[in-house]
Amino acid sequence: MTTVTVRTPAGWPTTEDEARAVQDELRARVRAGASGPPPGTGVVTGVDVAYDDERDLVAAAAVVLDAATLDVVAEATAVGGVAFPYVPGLLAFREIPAVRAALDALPCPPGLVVCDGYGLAHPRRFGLASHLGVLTGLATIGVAKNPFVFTYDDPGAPRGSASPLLAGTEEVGRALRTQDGVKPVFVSVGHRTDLDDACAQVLALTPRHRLPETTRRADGLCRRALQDAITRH
DNA sequence: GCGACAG
DNA sequence: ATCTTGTCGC
Repeated sequence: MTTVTVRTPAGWPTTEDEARAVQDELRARVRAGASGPPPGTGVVTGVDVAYDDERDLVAAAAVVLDAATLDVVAEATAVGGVAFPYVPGLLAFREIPAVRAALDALPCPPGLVVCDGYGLAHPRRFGLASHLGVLTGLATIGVAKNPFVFTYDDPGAPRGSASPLLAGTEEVGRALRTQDGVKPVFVSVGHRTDLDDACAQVLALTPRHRLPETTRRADGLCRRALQDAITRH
């Protein structure tokens, strides 16, 4: 498994105003429409990030799974300094440098990338998943554990039930029940996909847990990478 | 003006 | 995200 060091890109935004301006400019580059292989086909990659703000440390992981078997095909991690503080609506500026480094360190193409957080379901319609997709050209979707600033009606109890995630009357994503009677996850389009495909992909990744197997694997790996980095120093 | 707010 | 023990259940 490969581990690399994260470098914050030159020109990376420093202020909130600057970051919002970047979102407003890049937003137009999002491409809609399903583009990749059908759910359960090819490979799918989970990415996640863990932090130790006290030590100014960030660790990201990218885990590639066989979409049919959900077996791990490849993994990579990246460790470095924190690029941006957490500000609701600006999560991408905190997570993307580390996530990109981990993706770049993979020995194979990632296929569809599943992000922790939102894509088009965002105050300016340009969340983490969309931002990562535009910068890399990869197909991405966002899967969040909380509804953020949006509203929704509770979906039916059976796994597979869904209801619109709403910004006023606009459907920006979907509340999707991935396990019978368990709190839904919140799915939105990132880049080069559509909402129906994104939800179908998520259901294929959740045969037995609320969260996609991709995010579960990536979460575990980035936490281990962070602990390793702390222990080594 | 005040609070809420992905991770 | 992170701080944090045990506990109930498949």
